[in-house]
Formats: sequence, structure tokens, C-alpha cells
Amino acid sequence: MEISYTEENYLKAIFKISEQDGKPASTNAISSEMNTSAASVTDMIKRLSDKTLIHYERYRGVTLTKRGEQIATHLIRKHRLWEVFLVDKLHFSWDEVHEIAEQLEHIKSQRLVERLDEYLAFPKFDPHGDPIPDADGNFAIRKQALLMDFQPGEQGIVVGVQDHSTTFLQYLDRMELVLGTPVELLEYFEYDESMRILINQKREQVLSKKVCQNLFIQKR
Amino acid sequence: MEISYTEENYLKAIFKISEQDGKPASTNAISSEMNTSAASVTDMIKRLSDKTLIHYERYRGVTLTKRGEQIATHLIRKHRLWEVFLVDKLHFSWDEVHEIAEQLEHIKSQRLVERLDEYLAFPKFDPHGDPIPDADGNFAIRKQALLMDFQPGEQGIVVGVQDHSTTFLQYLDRMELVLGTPVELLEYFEYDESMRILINQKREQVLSKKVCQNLFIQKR
DNA sequence: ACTATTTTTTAGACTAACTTAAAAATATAT
DNA sequence: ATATATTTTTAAGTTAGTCTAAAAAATAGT
Ligand SMILES: [Mn+2]
Ligand SMILES: [Mn+2]
Ligand SMILES: [Mn+2]
Ligand SMILES: [Mn+2]
Repeated sequence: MEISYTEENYLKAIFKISEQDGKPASTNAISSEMNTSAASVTDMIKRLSDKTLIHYERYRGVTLTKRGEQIATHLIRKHRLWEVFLVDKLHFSWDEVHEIAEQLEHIKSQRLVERLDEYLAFPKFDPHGDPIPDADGNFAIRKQALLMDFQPGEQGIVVGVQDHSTTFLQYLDRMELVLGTPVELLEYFEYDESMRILINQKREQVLSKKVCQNLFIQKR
Repeated sequence: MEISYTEENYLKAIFKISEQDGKPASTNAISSEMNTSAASVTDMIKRLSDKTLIHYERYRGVTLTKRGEQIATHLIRKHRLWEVFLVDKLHFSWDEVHEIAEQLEHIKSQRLVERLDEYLAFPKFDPHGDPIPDADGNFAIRKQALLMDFQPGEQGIVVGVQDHSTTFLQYLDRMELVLGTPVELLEYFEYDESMRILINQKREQVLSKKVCQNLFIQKR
């Protein structure tokens, strides 16, 4: 059965919401994620349900079926592989690639994904530190924590971001807090919940609460 | 103004027909190229005309405006660059790439095209020997002729194909008549218009009329 | 338990892109 | 020149995806 560009985006939205909230995706949550009206969502829900891509009970929210989830994770796989391609091969910066990958993820060719994966040397994470699911939809798991939850003295390396906005990514570039950078929490200021950290074992920097809440660090 | 995926394909079809026939594209020619009904074409012609992408007089056929032609050549540019990528970098064979490039040509990102072009070292021809237009829509010209029109004794190298079908491309692979192969016309048989040629200065081969009509050779 | 608020669905309507069937215009052939 | 054939357009209708406004159901607050 053919799945349209739009249907694919709805499946991806439902996957994202379910993952974030840990419960069925509500009509409003989907409409907000998709920037469409709630009525349009109800409409699409019927279509996806007819195609057995989602489980749906009215007023109860939706969850993906096995097949729906497989399509969603495959889209995420393609999205993230293309982001790796754009950054590693075409030298885009990490704040420029998402929009293009949003288009590229819809290219339909099983063989293309496999060849691309191989060409990129089977990457496990994308340029933002997000895991790239394998062909079966399994995501690599990594023990990571928000800088927010660190105690003074603890060390680690930057491995990902919660916020994917251009402004945040450019801010991190400016602070030389790219993926792989070693950091150590020196001091926590209760007053504004900011933190003083040591970047790359040589430069001290105070980071705001907002920044600390959006930076994933792998402890060492 | 936004141009849809479908509108892009119509512009490309009109460009192709005008180029082939050297005259305005008729409704029927477009419907045949697009695999849609003539009525659908008339419908779309109105939309494209409203957007000033084509010149249109009813019952007279259509031609592209400057802007319409610019969009069409830019699509061809992207299509052929992606084909080079697929063959050169992802090691697809030349008979597998067209379908995927049909999708990739619609990815919208000026910067992506530029980076891709650079990454591929600014190729001037695609894997089928077709010229890749530059950013201004100018095609490289190469003096080439169909093998059909050669005289016994003349030599040259294979530089392109007229027929892009999978079966023809696979036939050429089998005959080791890939792009760049030196050939010499040894003998012409009037009976069935077939030709005996020397491939790569070592192997003799008889080619049918149909093959000779679809193979572009650059004389030397 | 009832009322008020929020969420979701239904109803009705629009656009892009498509179809078939019929009508109109153009081209061709004697 | 007129009849015939071909091409193109018009008319009417379908589907996917969208919208706004109104109705219905579920949730929350006292
Ligand atoms: Mn992304
Ligand atoms: Mn990413
Ligand atoms: Mn092609
Ligand atoms: Mn080609």
C-alpha cells in the first residue's frame, strides 16, 4: 500500500510525541506538531487507521501499530543518515542540515539507504548526537545525562542536544561546545541555577540554566 | 511563488518535448510524456500560464517562459548531478539511477546543489553522457554522432546513449561498450543495416541497426 | 453532582490534481 | 469545399489534504 509524503510526516509526528510523553498521542498534540488544525488531524487519523498504521479509539489518542512504527523509525533512520552525509561529506554545519533532511527522508529506495549507510561507514549517531536506528528500527542506547543534573567535580563529554534550534546550535559552536568536547562541572550557582564549567580542560565558562537543561553529557 | 512537485514535472516534460521536436509542446505530447489525460494537461496549462511559467495560446501548444525554462534546466541539473553522485560515490550502475534521481531532483536547497556539484568535482556530463547544465542553465556542447551515421574506417569513443532504457544500458554493459570505450566501424551490412565494429582495439562485434541508432560516438 | 473548561469530532467548504465523456476547434483527405 | 478524423477544451465529478465553525464528549473544579 502506498504511503504519501503527508502520511509519513504524521507517522513521524505520532512517534515523536509517544516517545516524549510515553502515552498515546492526542489529537491536539499532533495538530500542534504538524501545524495543522485538530479537524485535519481527526481526518488523517481515520485514513491512517484504515491503513492499519495506527491504533485508534475516539477521544483516546493514537498509538502506532508495528507497521506504523516501522515506517516511522525508517524515516528517522533516513533523516539522520542524510544529516550525517550533509555534515561529513558536504561540510554543512550542524545547524543547517535539518531542513534539507526533512525532504531527503522521503526519498524511496531501499537500496539507496543501504548504500548511503555503508558509504558513511555505518554511523550510530547523527550530527546532533541522536541515535540512528538500524534497519530493524533498533536505537543504540547511551548512558547520558543533562548537564543540569551533574554534581560539582563530575566530568564527561558532550554527546548531544535536547534543543535542536539553530540559535542553540550556533551558540554551542561559539562556546566551542561541539560534540566530543570534554567538560567538567566546577560550580553550581543556586541564585540563577547557572553553572561554571571547564571546557576542554582549559577554558572556564559560566552557562545559563537554559543551556544546562539542553546539553547531554556522557559521564566518565 | 511556490512551485509544486507536479508543476516541476510538467515544466521538465515541456522542456524535453520542445527540445526534441523544436516546436511548441502539444497537449497530447505532454499528456503522453506525463502519463495523464489530455484534460489534466489543459488544466495544468492554465495553472502554469497563470504563474507565467509558460506561454500559452489555446490549440497552439505551449513554450516555456524564461523563468519556466530556468526552473526546468535547474531540475535537469539536479537530476544529473544526483545521478553522478549515485554512480561515482554510491557505486550504483548506470541503469539503476534514473528512478532515484527523479525523486532527488525535487529537493529544494540552493546550497545543497552547489555543495554537491563541488563534491563531485564539477562534472560536465552525467553517467549516461548527457550534459549537466551550469547554474545559469547552459549546456556543454560536444560534437557527437550516432554510430549509425559513421562510415567504415571511422573511429571514435562512446560518449552517450539516445535510449536510456534499462535493457539497453545492460546490453551495453554486457558488450563492454561503456562510456569512454574506443570503437572503430569496420563494415556496414546493407542487408539488415547492422554494423561490424572493433571494440577497444581488440574485440570484433556485430551490432544491430537498433543499437547503432542509439549510441553516440565522438569522432577522432 | 453539577457546572465550566478543554478536547475532540462532525459538518460543510475549499484547492490541487486527477478522471471520463461530450463538445468544439483544427487539421487532413478526397 | 466539404466530410472525416484528430486534437484540444469544457463539463462534471473524484480524492487527498486542508480549513473554520459548531456540536459533542471528556475532564476538572467547586
Ligand atoms: Mn533533524
Ligand atoms: Mn539530527
Ligand atoms: Mn535520468
Ligand atoms: Mn542521465
